[in-house]
Parts: sequence; structure tokens; C-alpha cells
Amino acid sequence: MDIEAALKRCPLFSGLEDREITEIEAISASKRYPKGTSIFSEDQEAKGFFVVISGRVKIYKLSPEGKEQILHIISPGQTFAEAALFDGSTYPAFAESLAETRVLYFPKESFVNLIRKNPQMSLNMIASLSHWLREFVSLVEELSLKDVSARLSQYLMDLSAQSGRSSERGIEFKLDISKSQLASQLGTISETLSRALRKLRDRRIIEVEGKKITILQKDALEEISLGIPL
Amino acid sequence: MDIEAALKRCPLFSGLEDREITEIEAISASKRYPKGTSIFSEDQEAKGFFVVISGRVKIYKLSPEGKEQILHIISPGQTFAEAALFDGSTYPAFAESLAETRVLYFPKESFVNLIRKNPQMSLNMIASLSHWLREFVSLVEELSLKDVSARLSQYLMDLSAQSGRSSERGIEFKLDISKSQLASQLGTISETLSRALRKLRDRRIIEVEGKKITILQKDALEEISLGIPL
DNA sequence: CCATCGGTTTGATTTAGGTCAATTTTAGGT
DNA sequence: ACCTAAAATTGACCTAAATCAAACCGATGG
Repeated sequence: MDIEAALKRCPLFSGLEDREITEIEAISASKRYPKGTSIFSEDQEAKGFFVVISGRVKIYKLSPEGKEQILHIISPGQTFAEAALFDGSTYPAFAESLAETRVLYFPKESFVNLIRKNPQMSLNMIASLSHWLREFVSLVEELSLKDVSARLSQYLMDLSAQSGRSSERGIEFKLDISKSQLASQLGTISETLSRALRKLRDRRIIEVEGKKITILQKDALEEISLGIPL
Repeated sequence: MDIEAALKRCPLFSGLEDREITEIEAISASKRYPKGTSIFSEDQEAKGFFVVISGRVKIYKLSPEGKEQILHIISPGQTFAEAALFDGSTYPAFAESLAETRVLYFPKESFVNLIRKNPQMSLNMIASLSHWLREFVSLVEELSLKDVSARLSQYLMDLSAQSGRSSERGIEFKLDISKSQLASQLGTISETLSRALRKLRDRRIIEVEGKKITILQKDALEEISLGIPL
């Protein structure tokens, strides 16, 4: 994807004039990260924020024993670390590229100035932060109040809604990340995820072939995602 | 606390002129909730947001089986539900008064207009949302990566830092909520919290007398909060 | 074509923490 | 001060999920 296209479909910059987009592009720097590169670390000074142009970035926390909790996976057109610029002076988590990734980097100073001068961008930023907040509320809910099967089912429902195609057997789609990364996003480990997938498969609710998932019984999957016991 | 004082110490309105504060007060409505009253429910249409003048409000989620996860407890001078106005059309959680509570209520329409017209308020709002976001990151981290003892220890450390007074034995303070509410804030249940407190007491790290806590070994408590096993 | 190295699956076992039930303590209302 | 109801504690038990260990893919590069 080219830079201008990515900026234009980024919610943070929506509703802006072309000349404003150009101005924005001017204060940014393009950066490239090979797969598996650290973009920043927890507690590092937050000197800027990022827009993903291509590739994927995971934002995550680590426990002292090394267990990983993915907070979010950022796709092209999405921003990350913007909140770190406005509260505290450090990044609150780690960021690492999941694939070869291109980003635009906006240094704190010039970006904050931009926001100050541009009321539309302030409102976009408020909307974007509010959206993030709702996602986190939902993540907390899932981690605290739902079991692994329910979290997995919810994830499959969401993914099928956004990228599923219906076939003869049911709704079909591909997992967009590895299963161990998925485990870490669901707040569990690969072994447990593997067993949860197997349970769904044994009950003929889904089919699994590598990364390809077919949902055979959408209603059953939804019930499980709502916490009706397996 | 009187209304103007509460507004003035509310971060959302900081840096505003007195006449602006007056204007803000004009679009708000004062409401009163006896202890234990529902202020709004999850999925209810978000028609406005709130500033707490006096009392306390808990924001929480419920599982289908009725387990409660407190997301935040709001104290005087703090706002809540502001994000709901800018993303989606419903409240993402429940809100209930923990004590006799006075709030100012701002209808969505007029508040959004206010924000649009007032760049300083936009920036305050961005700061406030960013701050919430950081808190949620930390909540997710604790729920997913730390055990109950670590979460409890962290909570006690935080509370002692903001309201502790040092005595001969150690740092002394009072829990600001009931233990069952604390359990629900830590993502556990009262029985488990009770046992976690007992373990700390048995090891002479803290003393507990009702709501009064004395931290005897701050360093040990900190280690536990960081996840060094008990 | 084979060796290799993640990622994945499976089984056996352990454990933190939730559930259930009974008791004790505390706090608010009259 | 007393009575009741809610909150807190304790014990016995159970379960979901983590841990440990081993085997099993499937892609990648020599």
C-alpha cells in the first residue's frame, strides 16, 4: 500500500483536506522493520507514534516468567502508541513486527503541535482513543469473566464476520496469525488453545485444517462465546 | 464538595476560564443517587456522561453467572462514561453508586458541541482518555500475567503510596472499599482474597484489623507484587 | 531428498483459584 | 444496646488451565 492511501484510510486523518494530508506526511518519517524486530520496549521513552503502512505489529506485555499477553495486533491503516504521547512519558508495552513492516513515524513534538492546531484531528483522536478503550473493556471482560473456550469462540465469530466466506459446509476463513500468537492474544498458551480447538472440532462445531477454519454450527459457537457451558 | 470546586479540580476542565466553567455548569444537570443505585446499565443508550461531585461510583462488568469485575471506582472530581459518547452508542459496562452520590450529568449533544468549540477541552479529553487507556493496559497485564497475591500486593502498595501514614510498626492506611468489592476489583472472589490476605499476614508482611492495614515489610510486599513467587 | 527447526498436538501431572457449605464477625437500623 | 443482615473467614472439595515432557508435523534450506 502506498503512503498517501494508508494515511487517507486512517481514521485519525479522516475528514482532512489533501493539503493537510501532505503537511502531515511532511512531518513523518518512513521506517521499515524486518519480521520479528522490536519497534519499542516497555518503559522506553515515548518519542513518537506510528501508523502502519504495510505488515503487522503486535503490542504486548511480558510477565517476569516470560509469558506474553498480546494487547492488540495492528494492521495497515491503524495507528499505535498515540496514547503514550499524552499520558506519561514512556511506552506502556512492547511493540514488535509480526512480518516485514513499513510504518510512518511521527515525532511527538510536531504531532502534538499538529493536533493543537487542528480541531478535526483532535476529534478524530478522541474517537480513536475511545474506540481503543472499548476494546480494552472487552478484553478485561473476557480475561476475567470468560473461559478459554468462550474467548476462542468469540474470536472465531469476530474473524468470520470480517473475513468469512460461506461455502457448502459453513463459514470459511483463514486464521490471520499463528496459533501460538492467537493463544497469547486470548490470554492462554498454545497447548490450552490446541485442546480448546479440539473440543470444538470433536463436537462438530468447527473444522480445522491448519489455518483454515470452517464454522459448521454458528449458533452453537455463539452460545459458547456467551458463556453457556461447553 | 460544591459543584464549582469539583469542576475546577476535574482534569477535563483544567485550564479553562471561570466564565467557561460557568457555561459548562449551565449545560449540566445535578443528580443524586442513594447508595447502591444503578446509574446506567451495559448496552443502554449512552445519552450523556458524568462528573462525580461526591460519593463513589463503581464501573463494572458482569459474567452470565453473576461474577462481577470492577473496571474502575470513580471518586469526586473524576469523570466517567465520556468515551461512550464518542465510540458506539451504548455504555460498555454497568455503573452503580457505592455510597450516596452526587453527579453532574452532561447530555451528549451539548457536551459534544462544547468540545467541538473548545480546543483546550479537546486536549484535556485526549489526556484523560490516554490516562484511562494506560490504566486498562495495566489491568489487563495484572489479570493475565499475575496471580492474586501479586495483584493484591500491588493494590496495597498503590493505596499506601497515596494515603498511607507511617507509624512505629510500618505504613498504615485504611481500605477505601469493602473486601468483597476489592476482590471484584482484583478479578477474584472474596474467599480467595481472604486467603491471600491471610498468607501475607502469616508471613508478617502486613497486619490486618478490619479495614486497617499496616505494611510491615514494604520490600517483601513489592517483591510479591512484581511476581517473585510467594 | 533429507535434515532441521519452528509451530503444533497430545498425554500425564500439578496447581491456583473457584465452589459449596458452615461459622464468625461486623455494621446499620430501631 | 440489641437484633438482624450483610460481610468476612475458614475448611473441604473440584475444576480449568498451566506445566512438563514427548512426539509430530510442515516448511525451508542445504
